[in-house]
Amino acid sequence: MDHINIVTSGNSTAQQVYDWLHGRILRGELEPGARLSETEIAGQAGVSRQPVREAFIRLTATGLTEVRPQRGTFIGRISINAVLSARLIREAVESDLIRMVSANLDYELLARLDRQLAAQREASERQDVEAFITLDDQFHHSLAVAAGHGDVWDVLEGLKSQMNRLRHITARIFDHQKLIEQHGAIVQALREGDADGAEQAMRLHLREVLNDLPEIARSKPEFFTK
Amino acid sequence: MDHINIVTSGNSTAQQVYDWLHGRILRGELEPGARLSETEIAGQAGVSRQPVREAFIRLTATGLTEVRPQRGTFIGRISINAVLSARLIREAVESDLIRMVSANLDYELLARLDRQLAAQREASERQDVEAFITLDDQFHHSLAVAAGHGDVWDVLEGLKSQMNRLRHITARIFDHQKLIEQHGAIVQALREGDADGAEQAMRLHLREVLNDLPEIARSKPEFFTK
DNA sequence: GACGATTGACTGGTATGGAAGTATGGCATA
DNA sequence: TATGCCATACTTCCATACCAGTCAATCGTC
Repeated sequence: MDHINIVTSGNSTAQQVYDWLHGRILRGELEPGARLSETEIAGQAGVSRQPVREAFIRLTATGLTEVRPQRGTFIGRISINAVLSARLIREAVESDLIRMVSANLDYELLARLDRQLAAQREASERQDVEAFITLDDQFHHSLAVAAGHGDVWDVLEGLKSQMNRLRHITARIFDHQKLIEQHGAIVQALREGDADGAEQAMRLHLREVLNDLPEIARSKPEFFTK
Repeated sequence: MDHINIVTSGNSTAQQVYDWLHGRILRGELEPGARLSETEIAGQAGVSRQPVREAFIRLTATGLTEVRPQRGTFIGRISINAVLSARLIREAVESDLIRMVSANLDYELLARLDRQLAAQREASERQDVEAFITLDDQFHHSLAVAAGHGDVWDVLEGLKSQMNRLRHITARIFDHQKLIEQHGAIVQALREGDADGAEQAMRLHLREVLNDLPEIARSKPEFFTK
């Protein structure tokens, strides 16, 4: 969606502008380094500069934009360090969570995970990147909930935002087939009651997820910052 | 510091107001549930509502305040779930980090950690809560840096903000002696090259750090939210 | 005295204007 | 032709005014 339609009931104007810009940034429609201005966005949205300014302040607070006085507001470049830190944190946390899942295995969960894997395969076959990203997140969320720590997923999801931008910007590079196989290996280890195996499969999965990062950074250096 | 002095050079007015309010919230001077208004803070700071509004938007983006239209801006209650999630994430991540430290032990680090422990004892003896919190954070930061992942500490520090509010609000309850002993056990396991022991000591430390949370929540229920 | 309606004060949200700083283009001069 | 200066347009930041909604106090009626 590259246009915005402001409605005067429900969410505030500033919230609507934030949601619009936030979605466009995460989907890679507003590329890292691109320049916006309050006046320009206000014109597009048919509102005053004020709520646009407020949306910018919020986006800046989450690291997605950078305001340079007198110059403009720039879409934040993807921080390689932030992506790497998020990966390391996810590996540590999700390997603890998978051990908790294994210790209290619910067979209905296995059936649900199998259904999710099937949906992932289908999304991959029709090359629906958006759906695949959503299903991937859903898989990990299900595991966090099964571990009794659904709230932790909210935190991890926040950390993933730069990673999700990366995936949208470079949609073709990620090997969805391999990700699905790795998800499958995690589920299989759970099925066999192999807690160590499940942890190792999760660690492998989250370690490999960034194998292509150096290549990506080389192909689009202007999108990245340390 | 309960007053603010706005200077017209250097940081923007909105930034100064944000820093002032942010510090007061973290130190517990503005208690959870307390009500502020743009008009009131603008009056105190001698500026228009506009930069105050901007500071509120930023504070709200970080979860420290909540804006209720027509009603006021309220200092956020401490989310028990957020504190618990942060603890779980810290345990997972810092146990991975301590294994990395142990695998590449630098003896100069041990000397530095010993010095930090001595400083913690001293701060505890003179009951300097502020200094103790700073030194506690420094200890953990040193370990993250030693593991080669100083950036990860920045993320963990962000997660700790609710925990740090808790510590300021309930300064007397945390047993600093026990925390220092636990830090000491971590350093000793490192000295002995015992990676498993270091991980277990770190897990125990980060697991016990919230033992008093139920009691605290009972004694001041109005400060907390789920 | 109790209840409901009205009024005024207060709140956040938005629009508009002015100030200060930055960047670019045009014109004059060497 | 190249360089420097000036004017203009653009930017964000802050101040002020207006609007709609909320709440508490007061007044009128039963």
